[in-house]
Amino acid sequence: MNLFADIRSLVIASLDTMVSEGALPEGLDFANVAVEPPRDPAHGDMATNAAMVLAKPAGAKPRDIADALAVKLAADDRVASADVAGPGFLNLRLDASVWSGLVEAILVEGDYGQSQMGQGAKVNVEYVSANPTGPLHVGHTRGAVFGDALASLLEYAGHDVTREYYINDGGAQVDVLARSVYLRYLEAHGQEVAFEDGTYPGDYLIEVGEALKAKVGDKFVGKGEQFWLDEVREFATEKMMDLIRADLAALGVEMDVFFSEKSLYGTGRIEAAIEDLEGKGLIYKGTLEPPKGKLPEDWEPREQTLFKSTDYGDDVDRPIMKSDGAWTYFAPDIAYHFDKVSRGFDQLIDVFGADHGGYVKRMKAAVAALSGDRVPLDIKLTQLVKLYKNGEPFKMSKRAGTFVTLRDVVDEVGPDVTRFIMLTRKNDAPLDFDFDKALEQSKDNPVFYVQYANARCHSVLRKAADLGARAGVPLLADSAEFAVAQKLAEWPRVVEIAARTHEPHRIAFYLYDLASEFHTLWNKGNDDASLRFVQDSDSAATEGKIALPKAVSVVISAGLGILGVTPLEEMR
RNA sequence: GCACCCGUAGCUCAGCUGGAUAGAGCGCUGCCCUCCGAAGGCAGAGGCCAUAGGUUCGAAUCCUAUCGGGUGCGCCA
Repeated sequence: MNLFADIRSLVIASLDTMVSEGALPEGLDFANVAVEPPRDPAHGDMATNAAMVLAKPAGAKPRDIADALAVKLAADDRVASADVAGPGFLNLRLDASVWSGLVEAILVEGDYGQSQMGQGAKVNVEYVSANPTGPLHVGHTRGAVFGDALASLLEYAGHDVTREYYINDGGAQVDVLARSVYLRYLEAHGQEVAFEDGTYPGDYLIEVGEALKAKVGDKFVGKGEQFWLDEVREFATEKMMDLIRADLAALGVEMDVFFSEKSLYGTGRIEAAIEDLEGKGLIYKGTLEPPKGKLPEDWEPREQTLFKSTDYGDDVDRPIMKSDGAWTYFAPDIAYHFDKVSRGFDQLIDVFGADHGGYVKRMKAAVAALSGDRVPLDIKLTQLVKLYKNGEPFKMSKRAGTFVTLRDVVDEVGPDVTRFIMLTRKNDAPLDFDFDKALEQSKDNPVFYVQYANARCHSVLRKAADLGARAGVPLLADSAEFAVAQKLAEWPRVVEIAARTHEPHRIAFYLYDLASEFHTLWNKGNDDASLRFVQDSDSAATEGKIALPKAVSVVISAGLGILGVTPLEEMR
């Protein structure tokens, strides 16, 4: 059931009738005809802009079209009234039976809000993709939550989604990791070591050094790098990925694919991707202009192998090979995306931190070139998270020393609260995360507010069950009850808009709005006992009234499920 | 210098493929409640949607320019 879609179909059918009767000319495009919730509830239940959109192409006045359309619509059983307003809006008020029918459908269908709009399209969502050099920090946490919620949202909207993590295990930073672990290894053998610049000093490597000692004994002690680098790097990278997997698990994130950058080297896969571009005439040798303004200190012009990304909207062409003949980081990135395209995805989504905003254009250019403009790539950037505790900025971590980790956050407030709060801002807006507020049991805390609404629904249902009452044919009478039903009607719309725009935060905001309408109704029950869901002396009335909270709970549970948050049935 | 993101109430932020009188929370003001259907309720004040142009029946939303904030800018991933 999708009430807005149903009424839109009714509007379109009525317009078709008007065309066949000669009231409107043939060949009109109805694509822009929308049926939406009105801004002001006093305007009715739904509004359509049909008359205004069609006035010009039909060569008629908006109000004339609206008047004629209103007559058609009013003839439908579901429409109680249709009034023309403003510049040509048509405000519809729906029959009470429509609303009880909606609530009933929510209870019967079981998958209310799920959409087929994706039509099974294969979508790859790549997120987190942190370097395997240490535990995940707060920034990764936001990316992880965002990417995971987006993936679930797209699934809910009918896409076939793959969740993927790109392991940057091919570059220089894993050598640094290996050297850092080696120092901890020496420490485990009782040596004094100094952590120079460019090594990772975090405590989390102590146990890795010890584990290395347990595995290889003292065979690397006192040996040169050439003896141990490869083995230590592989050992350390695996340990770090174990750590990261555990971090993700603590947050409830489960990837389908972990893709290793290293697997691209020495296997001809980078070369194959570059050859593909070369075949399209997009690879050449050339010298880039120095960037304007601040000149890098050691700038000197050099000839490099370049990808002609400017053909696809980038600002300058990008180097894929360093002057010493090694690939730049961009080359394996191209190969990785080539692989994704080759795996047959219809759509790619990358989730990056905002500090990687500079790579968006070149990555899009690469994917456009590699896929022959077939596969769209959307890149979502997540902004910074600022942590607060007791009103003070919160910066230091127990574990890592220099940065706050995902574990610090999850230990403090739990995975559910972490996930919800991370989605209370649009992805490209900075986020303030206050530990105290996140755990507060008050209206100021959106997580609590939504969970509390769900708990209240379940409380009512438990109470009714004790009295032997089960949800029956929905009984709606009060304006606050209709307001809740109207909000429920928006759910499939919200899902589709959020999925189309790749913006899961819309789900969180919607749930807050729905909870708000429900709390309003509940509070009204404090003053007016006839609005309470459980009517002690009247089980028939109870059965009619508890349908609404049950439906609310269905939608809140579905919404929280998309966000990866466990719905609570009671507050403790 | 260039590119990208952002600029909406005192503060933090929503705002649907362009729609009607621009919303929420906090804070502020006033009234009510102290009932476990508890972890407050109701109402009110507060906005030139950064600025200036443009597109059109209609712009916070699209385009251009300017101002302000953030991020990034060859041999680091």
